[in-house]
Amino acid sequence: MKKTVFIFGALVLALLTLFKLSKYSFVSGNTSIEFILAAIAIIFFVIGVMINRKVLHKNKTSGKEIDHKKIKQLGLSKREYEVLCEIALGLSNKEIADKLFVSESTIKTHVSNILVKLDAKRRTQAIQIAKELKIIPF
Amino acid sequence: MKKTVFIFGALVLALLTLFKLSKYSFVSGNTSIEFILAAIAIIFFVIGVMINRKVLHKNKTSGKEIDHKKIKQLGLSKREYEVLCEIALGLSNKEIADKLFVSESTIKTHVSNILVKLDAKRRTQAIQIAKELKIIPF
DNA sequence: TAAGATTTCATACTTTAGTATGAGTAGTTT
DNA sequence: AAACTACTCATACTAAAGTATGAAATCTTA
Repeated sequence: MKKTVFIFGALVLALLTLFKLSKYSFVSGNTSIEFILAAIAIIFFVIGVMINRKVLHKNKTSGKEIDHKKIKQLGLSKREYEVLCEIALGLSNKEIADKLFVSESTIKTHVSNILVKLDAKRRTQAIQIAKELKIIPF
Repeated sequence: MKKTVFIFGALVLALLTLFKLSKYSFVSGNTSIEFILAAIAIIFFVIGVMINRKVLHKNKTSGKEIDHKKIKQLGLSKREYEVLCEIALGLSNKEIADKLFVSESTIKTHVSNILVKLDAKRRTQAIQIAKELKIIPF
């Protein structure tokens, strides 16, 4: 955000300078008017691109950001959320167990708790619900 | 695409007109130079916004549109693709069978074929792979 | 410190998922 | 017509997923 302020500030300054330059050149007649016009055109073109990127970037990230509040509301613990993410990656209970260095029965316990908290009957349904609730990155 | 051509064409024409106007006003001294500068600034600002929107719009839609070619490349049949979508919705084999008015064993056959064609070990992995291949809407 | 939550694990069980095999039907293409 | 593909179904089996219960260790919080 600080970067944005600096960049836009610099652009505004450059603009004002160009406006003053245009008047001086209008009086002196040295600098060509086309150069001033081109410079202003380029600067505002860049500003347009940047503003648009900022706006669309927010829409993009907001659609992908994780709703951490909802995770707590559901009562999902750290470990359970970890397991949920691995499920969404398509791993089996055994694979998750190996990845997190615990036994398969531990994962089964976590999965059962996850299904209850997400009100899902299967792990595939849990994935779908988690996506709708925006608590997993997809 | 046609709209884009028309809009950009109109913008270019407006620009050229402004450039000529700037020269006339330069001679006659009637129109203020600030007006010309402001007009060019606005026009290029709009152009910048529009171009950026076009570019980002392509990235956005391409990230959501289904790659029908890849479905054929994988050899997935109509029915298999239907089943794949239902799997992604979190339905069980029995639920899919009831929804499509066929027996559960039929669904099992389809699922097995899907897993082979997607090179997946489980249905959850099939969902993940299908998402990466952009053949299911998510 | 006591209460509560989290994480871990096991055992036994039921259910669902997935594989392998074979086979019948319908539609399409050669 | 014969070959091919897609869709259907069944049976029998193995593997994975999920449930229920109990229990122990750790960690946090009142």
